[in-house]
Amino acid sequence: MRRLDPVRHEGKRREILEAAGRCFVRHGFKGASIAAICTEAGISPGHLYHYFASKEAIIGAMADLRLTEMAQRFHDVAADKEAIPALLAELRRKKSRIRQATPMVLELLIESGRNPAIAKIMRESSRRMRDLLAELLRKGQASRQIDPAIEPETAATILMGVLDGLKIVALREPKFDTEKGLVMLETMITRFLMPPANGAQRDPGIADKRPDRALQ
Amino acid sequence: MRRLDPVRHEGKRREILEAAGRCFVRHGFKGASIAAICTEAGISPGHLYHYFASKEAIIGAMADLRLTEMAQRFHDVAADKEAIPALLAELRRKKSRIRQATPMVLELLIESGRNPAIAKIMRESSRRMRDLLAELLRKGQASRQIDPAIEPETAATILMGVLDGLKIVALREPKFDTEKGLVMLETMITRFLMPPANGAQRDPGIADKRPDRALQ
Amino acid sequence: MRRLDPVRHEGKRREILEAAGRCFVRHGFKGASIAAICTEAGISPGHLYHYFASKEAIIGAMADLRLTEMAQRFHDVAADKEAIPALLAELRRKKSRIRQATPMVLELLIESGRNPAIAKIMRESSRRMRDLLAELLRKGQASRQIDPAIEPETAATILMGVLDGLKIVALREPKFDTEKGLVMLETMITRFLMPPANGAQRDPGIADKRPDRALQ
Amino acid sequence: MRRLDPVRHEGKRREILEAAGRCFVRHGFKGASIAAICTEAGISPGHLYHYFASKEAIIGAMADLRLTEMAQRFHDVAADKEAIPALLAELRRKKSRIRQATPMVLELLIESGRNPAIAKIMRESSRRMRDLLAELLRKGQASRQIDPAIEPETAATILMGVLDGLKIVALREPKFDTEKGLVMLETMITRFLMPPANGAQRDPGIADKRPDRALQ
DNA sequence: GATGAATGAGGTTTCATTCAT
DNA sequence: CATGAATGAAACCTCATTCAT
Repeated sequence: MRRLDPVRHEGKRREILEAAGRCFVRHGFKGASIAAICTEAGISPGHLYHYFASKEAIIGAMADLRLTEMAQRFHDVAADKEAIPALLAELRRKKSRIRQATPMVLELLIESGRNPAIAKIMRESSRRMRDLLAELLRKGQASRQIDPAIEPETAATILMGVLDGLKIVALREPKFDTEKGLVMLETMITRFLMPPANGAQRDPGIADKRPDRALQ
Repeated sequence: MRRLDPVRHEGKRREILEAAGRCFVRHGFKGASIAAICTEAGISPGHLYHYFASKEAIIGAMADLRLTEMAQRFHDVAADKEAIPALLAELRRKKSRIRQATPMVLELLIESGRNPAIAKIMRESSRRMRDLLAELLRKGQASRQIDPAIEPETAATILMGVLDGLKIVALREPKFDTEKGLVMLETMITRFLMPPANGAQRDPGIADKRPDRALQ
Repeated sequence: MRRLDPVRHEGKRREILEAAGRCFVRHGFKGASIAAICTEAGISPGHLYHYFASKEAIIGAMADLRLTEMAQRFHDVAADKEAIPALLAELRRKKSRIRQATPMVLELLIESGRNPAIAKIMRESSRRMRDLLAELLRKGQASRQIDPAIEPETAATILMGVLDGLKIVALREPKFDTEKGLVMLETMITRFLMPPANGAQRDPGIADKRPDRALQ
Repeated sequence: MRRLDPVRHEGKRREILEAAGRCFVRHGFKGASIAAICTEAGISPGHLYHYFASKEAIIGAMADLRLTEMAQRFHDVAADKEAIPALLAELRRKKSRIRQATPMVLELLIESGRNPAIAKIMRESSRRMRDLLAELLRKGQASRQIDPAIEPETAATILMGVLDGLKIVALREPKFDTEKGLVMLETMITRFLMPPANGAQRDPGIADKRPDRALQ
């Protein structure tokens, strides 16, 4: 005579997770108290433990949620676009959400240095995004829109770092004109990825003094 | 009956700050306890309050120290170099220190979103670095090593973001081949900053479909 | 529309009580949680309260069960035997069950010092055992197998204490050679109970310096 | 410039331990709350942790204290007496203290089934008492006051069990006439230990049907 | 009968901070 | 300067119990 309703259960779990998310953004992982999360979620302190075994578990579930949905959305964006436009689209999407979600992802990054469970989740998510991005770059190289000398895996990692850097800019300079910055970042990425001008010999610049290493 | 030897006092303060730094790296701001810091510094809990009024004050002093020394070192590096080489030198220096110092700077960034005192210190430090970098870019433009179409202030901010992004790469993928990544990052920056090839018409790429906006 | 099948009800009650027993042995009365008992019994927390009004009630029922069955089994053993053999038989039975049941009976003893309800149950059970044992001793005295100078009630109490002491030996020294100990205990009881050698004047020993008091 | 005063520290520790002891007797290990112990000791809840790392540690220290002082006192009693008188003296001493200390020792016994640290302490204490008692028995055998057929180690263990059994009697029957019981117990022990009557052939009783096993 | 969601008091422990010495 | 005893609020978590379904 079972009556556990998995849908309701999962729904409540999600609600609590979202409340916890708001608290984490406001106060950080350590700073957000169970009591505060429960108040935010509208439940009693004890009841939270029907859904999560510990605060750690909440943070873990949070990491899973945030990083998975980040990878998923990037996947969606990438699905129906060419390489460079897909990348720039992700950039624009990120900008619009940056104020709210950023601190938590950064905190997950820091936490992953101390919490192996989080580290595992994050490595997995990073790997998925990187593979997707590298695949995108390879497609671009096949269609000659991206410099074939660029090694896709490494470039994917670097580009992810650049996207992350954008988040930090937002923290460092809250009043920064993001639209302006975004356009310039697009330029940077485009110039980085596009193939050298047809036939012409591009000025190699400093890095190109060791072109085999640089682009391989 | 001397009251205080300011030099000794300042020295002890610094020692405590360094001990605190080690604790902060290990456990975060909230996670590092006064007791742990005192143990690490080899003093008693009560005595710590002769040097710092509160834990907040320690974090503040820490922000001051870390961000100031970061700006200062960048200043040193930039002093006697041309624009692009200076930037790349900073990049290389960062790489060597990245494993240890990064989490704390990230934590300061996050803390600054919650703690106005830290935010103030960080904005000041960011401003100094950005101005310096912009000045460098301007010098590069004057000597025709850097694309004159680039707006220095915005580019400086973006470049700082890229440097920060490198830190995150290190957290995301601890086993990442940093040397390879570094070389590729150098390529990216170089291609971004260098002026278009002389006389030749560079393929504008996607972003260049709106070149006036992109390069401001 | 039947309301209740008393047999089924009682059966389930017993099942729960046994599950609770296993938990009590593992974790003690305070340490065993209702949740753990329910898991062990395979029912839901709410449902347990159809059978028992409270945790206290479970402990009470447990005391009833354990102490009653202990008295009952002693009764069975004693039924068809002579005095001393019956006592020794009980001793042997106890030895075989001692590892598992002991801690809970001890815990009931302690609990009875704090919980009047338990104390009442235990006094009743003790009284039954003592009366039975005293009766046995009296029968032994009538058939001249037991020293007539021994006062049956007091001796019964002492003998019960000795049986209990055996439990503690098992706790104190888990590796104790119980067979050896048992044989020696049998010797002790036998020497205590048996009448002085016929006609011979037994060496009174130290205690016998006040024989009237010692043997009452 | 150290100023830690080990004497004061140890004194306070002892005070707390005694307060904890009173609480443990009243409510048991699990039932006695840290808050209650602190109130009883007249300190704040947090301060207790300057002296004990955890509640477990308190129980451990308690076990150490109680069992050590029990062994020590038995040692003192045994020092200047003959075998049987020493044993009976310990018995009398135990009786006078039995109402208060018993439940805690029993609780330590139970706890030792669940807590290896306590178990270790207790085994050590048991071993010391048993060795001392066995030594006493051996001396008694040498001076012909104790039956030489008795194996000292096993008998020592059994006798300790009997002493413990006395504690349980006190719990089982709070109104039991302990003086009467004590005298009878003395008789039992005396009859058990004393050598067979000189020259006379003692009625072997039931156990003596296998005398080689029983007394060896 | 049976479930599991829900409560809220109370458990142990941590911690920044103060203060007498 | 320096210590460590001392505080008390608040942290995380557990648990017996109730109740709608």
